[in-house]
Amino acid sequence: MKLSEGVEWAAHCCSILAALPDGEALNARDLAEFFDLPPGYLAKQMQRLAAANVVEAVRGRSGGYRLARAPETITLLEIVEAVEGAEPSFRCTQIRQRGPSAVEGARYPRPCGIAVAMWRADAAWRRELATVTLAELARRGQAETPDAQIARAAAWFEEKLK
Amino acid sequence: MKLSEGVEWAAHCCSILAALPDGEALNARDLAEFFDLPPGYLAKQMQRLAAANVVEAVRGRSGGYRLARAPETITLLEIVEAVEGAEPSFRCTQIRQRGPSAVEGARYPRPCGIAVAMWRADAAWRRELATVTLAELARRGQAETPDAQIARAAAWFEEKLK
DNA sequence: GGGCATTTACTCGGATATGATGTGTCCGAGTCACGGGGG
DNA sequence: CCCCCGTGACTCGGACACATCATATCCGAGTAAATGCCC
Repeated sequence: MKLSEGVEWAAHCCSILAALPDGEALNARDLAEFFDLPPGYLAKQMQRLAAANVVEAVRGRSGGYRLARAPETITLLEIVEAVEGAEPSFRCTQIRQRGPSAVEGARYPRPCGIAVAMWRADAAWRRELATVTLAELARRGQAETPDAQIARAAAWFEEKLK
Repeated sequence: MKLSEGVEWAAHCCSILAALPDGEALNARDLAEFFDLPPGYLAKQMQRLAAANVVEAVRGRSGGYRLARAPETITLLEIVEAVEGAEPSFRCTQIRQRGPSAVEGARYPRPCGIAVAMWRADAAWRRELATVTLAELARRGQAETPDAQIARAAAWFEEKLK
């Protein structure tokens, strides 16, 4: 079980977008440059975020991406599910109903106990992710970043948004 | 994020082994036949369970696999980690320290806030899995299975263990 | 008949192919800003 | 001077290659049982 690389990128990009002046948008190429990531592939992640209504795509000449909603209303779970998909991590293939001992057409409880346990753990994981809002992430992110980098980043944004 | 198919197989196989008479072992080929699974690949999962000290391999002529410990002391988490690996699902690549705004040699808190949140969720997932013992799974499994199948399975084991 | 060395058949374990999925790249459709011309 | 329209350049969006890991398979190393022989 391994999360896609894009999850980390998406979370950081959303964190950046949350720090942007209201209404301003940043395009995929600039975001990629900011984090030194492959531009095309990051664009794909941003598309997914847009499809999930986490960010909003502004098309046209000075377009880009901006948050679709207030950062207090966006959870980390939404970001993860946007990139990774919302399907549960465990898929029950009902192997207990196969093999030589299986009874054709017998009545089984829909989900087997193993699947139930796995899904319960999956729910706990999602519940935890849902408690974290993008606003908190952005705030913590700023607090954690050295002042020197904050200044350089601000100057960089100034340049790009001009 | 998707769990490997082998997790389901391993859990069901352990559940079967828990129902076996004390000391008896069942080999990979028979287990595969019981669930109608590819024998060679299931064998690999069993090897991992053996390496993680969940099951015990008995080599030689009438060998096979049996539980390494009492089913009450084996958790679903152990089974999952044996197959899937114990590495956390999220890997922080520190992308915030890259790109044009990065400050060489600056002091960063070891893990960024995003990684912390992801790891917290990961811990919740594992905590939930750790609350389920193999004994419970086996008990629920028997309760859920139609009587007719229990009988056929018992006869099948009788044949194989003979 | 009992004990022991040998054979034998059966087991696990790791090295080796194949396929699906994540990763990375590209080009086309769509849209807004800009600039020029007319009123 | 203001408004409108055509042009252009820039954006996102989805279609197209490549790499990596999960899936599936095979054969060799090792072990316990069975067998046959000797005492």
